[in-house]
Amino acid sequence: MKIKVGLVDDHQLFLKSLSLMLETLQNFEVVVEALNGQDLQRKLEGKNELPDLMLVDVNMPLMDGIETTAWLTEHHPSIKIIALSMNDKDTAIIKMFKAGCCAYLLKDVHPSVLEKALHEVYKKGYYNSDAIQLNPGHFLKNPNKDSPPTLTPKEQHFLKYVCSELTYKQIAGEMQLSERTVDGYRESLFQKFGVQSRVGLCLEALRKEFVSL
Amino acid sequence: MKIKVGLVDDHQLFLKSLSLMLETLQNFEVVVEALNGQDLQRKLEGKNELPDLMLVDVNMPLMDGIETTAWLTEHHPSIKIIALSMNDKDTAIIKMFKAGCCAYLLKDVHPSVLEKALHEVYKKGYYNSDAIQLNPGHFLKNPNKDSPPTLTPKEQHFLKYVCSELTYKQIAGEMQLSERTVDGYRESLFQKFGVQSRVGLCLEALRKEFVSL
DNA sequence: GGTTTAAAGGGTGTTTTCCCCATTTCTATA
DNA sequence: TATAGAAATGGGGAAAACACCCTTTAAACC
Repeated sequence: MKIKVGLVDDHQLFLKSLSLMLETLQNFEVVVEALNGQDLQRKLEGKNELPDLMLVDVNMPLMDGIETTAWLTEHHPSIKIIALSMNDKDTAIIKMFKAGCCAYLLKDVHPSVLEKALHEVYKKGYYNSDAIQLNPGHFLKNPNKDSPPTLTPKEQHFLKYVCSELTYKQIAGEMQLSERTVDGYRESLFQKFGVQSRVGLCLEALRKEFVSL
Repeated sequence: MKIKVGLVDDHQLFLKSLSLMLETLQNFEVVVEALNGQDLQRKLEGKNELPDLMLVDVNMPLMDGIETTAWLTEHHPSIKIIALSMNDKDTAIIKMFKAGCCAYLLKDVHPSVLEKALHEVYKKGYYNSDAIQLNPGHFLKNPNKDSPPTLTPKEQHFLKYVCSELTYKQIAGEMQLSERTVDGYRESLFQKFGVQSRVGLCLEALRKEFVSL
């Protein structure tokens, strides 16, 4: 029985070649490949064969490794997560462990180290690399601090229009609402995102992944 | 007769798995792998079988891709060099081309693109990726609508401010220019980016990576 | 039943953005 | 030298964005 592995990395070349490498190891089977967290969410949807292990990159567009790990921990707690990044900054590492990863590997390690880590995490649930030391279970809980605001469906809809070239008048037309109502959404979103301008709203919406480029 | 390829990348995991991928392509044969420029120099020494193509990462410790490319161009001019990086900043790209590379690929391309680029560079000596345009010998200013426009330093500076919560009046203050002047930049950037609002300008600047979130 | 909360609509005024117009200055090049 | 072309400057005005002030309606809660 092969160990089922999932990969998330925005660099397709790395993703595909790493996938190939894992397949050649005989003990592993790559069951899902994704370019970022959003992509992963789509691809896991309705999948009955979930991976045992996920290799997750930290820096990715749209939905990064930290968000992805947090999402996986919440929705698929059986999947053990190994962070795989060239980002060796403490903040990133700590955030990943807080989000729920079991190990943190740097991309400059030798493939044999990755293989060892995969086996260890699969068997014991954790792996301490030379560079990054972890106390299993030390970090945990402590949900997100600056959690994204909760938006009503219409606010989300409105937000998508805001992040485009439409004027509020045009948005009102599109949404079949009066200009005043739309202005109300604007004000409430300014409040929720803590911004003072449409540009600021757009940027925050992008940062908080309510919309994408 | 297989095409002989050399690889230089400090991320061992990427290096090894990419090497494996190239080997599986049948048309290619990896004859040298190195972790940085110095490593490459050592490994090429006294080698009678030189690679036809070199895939060189840009950001590496000890001796980076730019130095490596310059060294290769000088000492092994027969080797055609393809830059392979996640660094999409203009300065890095231009430096690599000046150092003598034939093509510049981002690591997030699909493997098929890499394969195509390898064949093209081997046959024709150059490859124009969608993102990075090159004319053998010198850059071409292509009229491609999707290609990033050329910005003056002040326009770039102005653009960074636009992608923030500052008003044009405040930007004028920051840049020590009159409001009318920055309005001129605004207009010229609207023209260059093909947009008609500040929000559109921000989004295009993000898409074309003149600024980041 | 009364109160609260939220969505939707409305009015008004200020500020900012956007788009014309035109002038000066400097530089590069025929 | 002349001229063409940018970069910088300015005025004025229409439209959009923003900030407050409100009322109505309807569901939700005590």
